[in-house]
Amino acid sequence: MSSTDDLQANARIRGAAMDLFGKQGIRATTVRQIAQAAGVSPGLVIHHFGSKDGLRRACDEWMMAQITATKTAAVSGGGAMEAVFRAQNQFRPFYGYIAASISEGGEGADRLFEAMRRLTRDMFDVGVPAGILREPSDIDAMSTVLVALTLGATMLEGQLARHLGGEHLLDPEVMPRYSITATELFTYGIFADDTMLRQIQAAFAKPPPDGL
Amino acid sequence: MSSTDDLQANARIRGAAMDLFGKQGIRATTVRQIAQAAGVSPGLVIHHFGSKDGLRRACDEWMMAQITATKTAAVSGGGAMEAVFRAQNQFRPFYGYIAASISEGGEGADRLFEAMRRLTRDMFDVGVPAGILREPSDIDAMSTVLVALTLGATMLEGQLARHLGGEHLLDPEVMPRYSITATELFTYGIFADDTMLRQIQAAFAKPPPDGL
DNA sequence: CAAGATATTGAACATGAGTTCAACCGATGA
DNA sequence: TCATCGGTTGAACTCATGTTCAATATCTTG
Repeated sequence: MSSTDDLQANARIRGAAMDLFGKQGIRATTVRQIAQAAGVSPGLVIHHFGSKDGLRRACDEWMMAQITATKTAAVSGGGAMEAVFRAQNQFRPFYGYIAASISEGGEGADRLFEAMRRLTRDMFDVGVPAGILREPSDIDAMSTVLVALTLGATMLEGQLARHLGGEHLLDPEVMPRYSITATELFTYGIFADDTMLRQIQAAFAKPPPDGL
Repeated sequence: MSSTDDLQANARIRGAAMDLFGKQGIRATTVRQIAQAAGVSPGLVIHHFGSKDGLRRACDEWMMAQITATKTAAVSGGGAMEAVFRAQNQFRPFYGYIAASISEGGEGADRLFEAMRRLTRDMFDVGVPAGILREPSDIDAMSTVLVALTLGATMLEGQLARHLGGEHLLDPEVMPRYSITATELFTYGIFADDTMLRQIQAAFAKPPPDGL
């Protein structure tokens, strides 16, 4: 790294890669597309990152650095309610890339999912004593399921937004409807009582049939 | 189509395609892999379906036919609780393919998502009067969100299973933990009370900040 | 200023994947 | 029996993509 331009080229390439990876998927994004978006030649992309996979790894590492950098600030921040909010917003700027990275597998995917799972678990550790969150019977499983559900919904952002009357989740018409509905789901559930839950618990207690 | 062998070749190719598409993703699956799995030559795949995309369309249509064929039976079946169960199980055999198809976009993805959303909505129409399901304040949004969450979790089957102590969702160690946790989530939610919900509703009622 | 290193390019290469095509069965029917 | 037609093959073609490489520009440094 000699002057500022070098970093800018690196950063432009990485930024273009994260953007396109997130929007189109990693496999569907070509080195030439990234190069064009960054305003450089395809050869330079390889020169700086070794390979397309190296570029992907660089994206993973850069994002993790960004996240862990803001993580400490989030945990040390204000009240527990804010902590819950921040835990969700922590990854939001990277949701597109995370979804693509995880859905296409690979090494980085595991680390990413694990990081999100741990942060969600932290959310319970803070939110339950504060009286904001119910205590799940299996907190590890609940953290995992929550991350999978949230991430999965992000992968289906387009479908979600289309059915909620917009183009993207962040559209002012879509976001309120999604937020309120998701929060309602996470507040009251969908079942009228615990009949189904007891039924499933009983079903798995003895024989192994099929469940939700 | 002259004898039964012709149909068998067609069906073998389609079956191999649905299997591989679901396991590896559509783009990641090659015509040669499908041909080998079906025990035929790559040329025959194109001969029968015109192109790889034609094969994908054929998979979509065949699956939709299968689903709509069993749909009537499910709706007309026994009690409301069973109806809820069947609504979930309806698509289960095709979850892998559906997840791949939707996550990689395309025409069929929209139809698929819409079909699942409608079936989920039907589930509410049956389950709410029967006293099994809570009535959501926005039933269309809730149906959409539920489909997105469920489908998304399926896309992340590998990650889910790994964190729950197995390889696949259907593993006898994984399935109970996932089912019980998901049902617990859908029964009690995760919030201790409706503070968060009221807060979000209020936040979106007047100014447009940022939410869940 | 000189020299070496680094950034950058653009063309070329190798590989893999979708597709085409001419030839080869194998059954069906006159 | 023989001709015809659809199923089937496997090799070849085309194209996109990741990657390499020699050449050039730009910058740092002694």
